[in-house]
Amino acid sequence: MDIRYDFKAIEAKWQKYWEENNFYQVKEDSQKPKYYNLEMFPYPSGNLHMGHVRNYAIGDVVARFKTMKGYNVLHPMGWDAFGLPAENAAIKHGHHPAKWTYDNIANMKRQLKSLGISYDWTREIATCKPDYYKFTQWMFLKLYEHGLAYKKYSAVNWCPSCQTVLANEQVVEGKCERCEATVEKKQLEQWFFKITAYAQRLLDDLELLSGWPEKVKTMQRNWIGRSEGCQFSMQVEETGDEIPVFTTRPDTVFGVTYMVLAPEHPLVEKISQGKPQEKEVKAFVERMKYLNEITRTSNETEKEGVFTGAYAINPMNGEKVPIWIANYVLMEYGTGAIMAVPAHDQRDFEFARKYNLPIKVVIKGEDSPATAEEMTAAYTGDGVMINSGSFDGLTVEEGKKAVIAYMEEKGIGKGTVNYRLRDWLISRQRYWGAPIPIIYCENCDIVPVPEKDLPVLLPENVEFKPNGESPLKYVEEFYKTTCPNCGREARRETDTMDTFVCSSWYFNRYCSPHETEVPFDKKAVDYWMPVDQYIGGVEHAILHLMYARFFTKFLYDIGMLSCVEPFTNLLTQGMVLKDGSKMSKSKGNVVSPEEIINKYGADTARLFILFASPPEKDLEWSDQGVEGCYRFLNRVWRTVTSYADKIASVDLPDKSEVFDREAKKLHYKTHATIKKVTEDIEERFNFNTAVSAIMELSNTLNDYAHGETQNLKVIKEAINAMLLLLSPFCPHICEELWHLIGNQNSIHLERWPEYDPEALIQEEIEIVIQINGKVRDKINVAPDIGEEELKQKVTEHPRIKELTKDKKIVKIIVVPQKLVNIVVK
RNA sequence: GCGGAUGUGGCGGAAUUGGCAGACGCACCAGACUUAGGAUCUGGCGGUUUAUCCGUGGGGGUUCGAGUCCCUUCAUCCGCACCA
Repeated sequence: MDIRYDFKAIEAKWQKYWEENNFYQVKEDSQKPKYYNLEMFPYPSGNLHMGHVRNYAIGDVVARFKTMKGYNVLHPMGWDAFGLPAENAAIKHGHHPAKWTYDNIANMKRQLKSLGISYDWTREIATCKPDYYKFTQWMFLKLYEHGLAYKKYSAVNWCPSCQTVLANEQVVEGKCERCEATVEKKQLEQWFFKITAYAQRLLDDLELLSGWPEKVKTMQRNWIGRSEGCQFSMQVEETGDEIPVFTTRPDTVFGVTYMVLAPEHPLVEKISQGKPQEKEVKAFVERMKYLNEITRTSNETEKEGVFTGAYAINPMNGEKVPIWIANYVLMEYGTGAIMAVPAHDQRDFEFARKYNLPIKVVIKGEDSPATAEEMTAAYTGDGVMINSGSFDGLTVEEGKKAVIAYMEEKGIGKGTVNYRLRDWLISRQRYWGAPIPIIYCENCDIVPVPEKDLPVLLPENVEFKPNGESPLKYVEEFYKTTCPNCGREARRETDTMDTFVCSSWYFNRYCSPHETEVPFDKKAVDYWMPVDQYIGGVEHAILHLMYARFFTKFLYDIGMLSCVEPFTNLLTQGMVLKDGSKMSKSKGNVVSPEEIINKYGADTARLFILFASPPEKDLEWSDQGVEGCYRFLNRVWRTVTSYADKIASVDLPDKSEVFDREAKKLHYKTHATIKKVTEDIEERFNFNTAVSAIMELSNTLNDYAHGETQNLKVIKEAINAMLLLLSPFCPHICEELWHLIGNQNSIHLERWPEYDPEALIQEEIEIVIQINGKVRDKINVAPDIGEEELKQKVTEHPRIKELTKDKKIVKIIVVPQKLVNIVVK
């Protein structure tokens, strides 16, 4: 048989065949173990990029491998379809976001299909479709019902150039991600989800995630930012106002020499009123307002502040200390006010030195300075309490507990836990998102839309404002409604939800994507969830993965789910680089997947991406590397087609078969490769080494094919194994060749090959001989050779004898099956 | 500043439990076939003074033996960054 490797025809043929035969459609099946394999769904931006290809190629290998291993594999795909770019396209070019989005989905779906990924397309979802966002709104209502969705005034990011609010994640280093204008703060009324209510569980349950990268868990831990300490109040001397402060160092409370409020603190105006400093305080507060958060809170920014003119009383010792306001205290964290202990806090120390505030040492370490004069920096190490009344002599750890206990006993304060995690701001003044299902009634105030009225449909006929304002505010038939409570005229909420809300529960929807009454069927999620393997970029380490965990815990609490964590195993793939940096239009180093597929085929593109680097590491794109993979597939094609007719009716070797030396070599290699590839995929996800092992098998097979004898049974065995092992990586070419060598059924319905341990038993093994740890020679021996016999053989080996003749053998170390090391003097 | 990761040929990367450093691929070199080769096949390919010695960012250590373990140091990348 001599036909050329026509990848275009082959790939089109099998893609059509798989699609027409619903090849990858799955149903719940209690007879088989389930495996839910999921790749993060894409935003339909228009075209697939290499990062997508990498993500889905990795996922497809896992899905196809697990299927061949006998699992019932759920492998779905969908679209994270709401979002800003669609709306920007509408503003700029006049396309409706819906049309823009659906066109992009169609195009990207076509591209995905051309990659030959084994998705069950009957489960496809798009978050912008009413049948989906109906349930995103349902999620909102449930959270609201449980007191976990609420509204409050809050400062948000405002881009003066785009004339719009931005999500936190769209602010990069204080600047607008798109136009690079400096982002300002603006006060607006916003909807929040109370993720902070789950802070401790989100932190604790990271322990359950042994299948997650440490890096991601660490990032989440930092993001949650738990710290233990205590909260107590300092009383303002004149007005009697209580100002709560949070500290992790209650043991240093006797070292307080001043206190600091954030400039935005609500008591600032009151306590400075009528004071000589009033004007200065007001000017400082005004100035801080106009600084963006990054410059204000950067470590490089010098600490500055002003005295308010007021004093507060330290409840532990009755001492009177001045109240300052300063840039280094943030309203968002803790209580927005601190007790300042310059001797034992570096920030307070710098501030105190700058403004000549007193410094009082209350912790004495072994080599730490005992007086403020000697200090060049705050002392933050271990030690014992001094100058602290009856607490003197306690260690830092004992002191913390003792002071908290004392405060609790006297009713001064209490031990508390503080988190850096803040509630999740989910409202967006945007059109292209799921409308928040809330109605405002003058009579009944805030009224949730009744479940039976869902979905609150996004009106299609809207006009986009060039200034970026949400068009929903101007669509009367949308916002004008009646109150579900009292029936009077009322107004709908015109804000929509953050797209991260849509993606926080989508993995459940895939389990029963056509449900119309509930977001997902309980039986279906109980069968499929949790996701066994989740694969995506590390850029979602915190936001998406934290929100999804939060939603899962909430859905568990209300009895919708039986699992507390959504993703058992997480693989964060590396980026695809070109010339050492991320592919981007501005750098002009973008390689288009479509071009590569046209030039070399999907199998080559997939193979290269899996071969070039282990999945979690960054991958450097190389056109020549792609060529290499293309050549390899051509070699496979030539080898297999040249034997296709010859092996079609040949049997596989049976157990008792006796091979000659060369045939044995190939037989051994076949089984060693099955073992290696299986372990590489199953245990380590080392697809790069799995591919190189298959290449080695191909090389050995070619060597044998060029040799003198031809045992067709062994050749057939090798070809079968090679195609089966390669089929998750390169599904099209393997399918075609599988049929060409005489098989009637799809290779993708075959079971994963198993190696025969007997094939791995060798008559002779090579033993390395070292002298003083340096390799000097190698000998072949029987694998079951005894240690004494081996020692003898080695020492009698001519070359070794020669090299050791004038030396004294001190010791001989034998590593069974591997090496012998002769230690000489 | 804190936390994490990574440093191996000209390049991407192997070395899984402390046991042959450089698998596999790219690039390169030589040869074969050929009217031709950016096709294919064969061979070579860390350095070197080539039966030797050196070599996994640098320095030190443990060990019969270290890319792998320990100490120290440098570089690059990523995340967080006045978190009270």
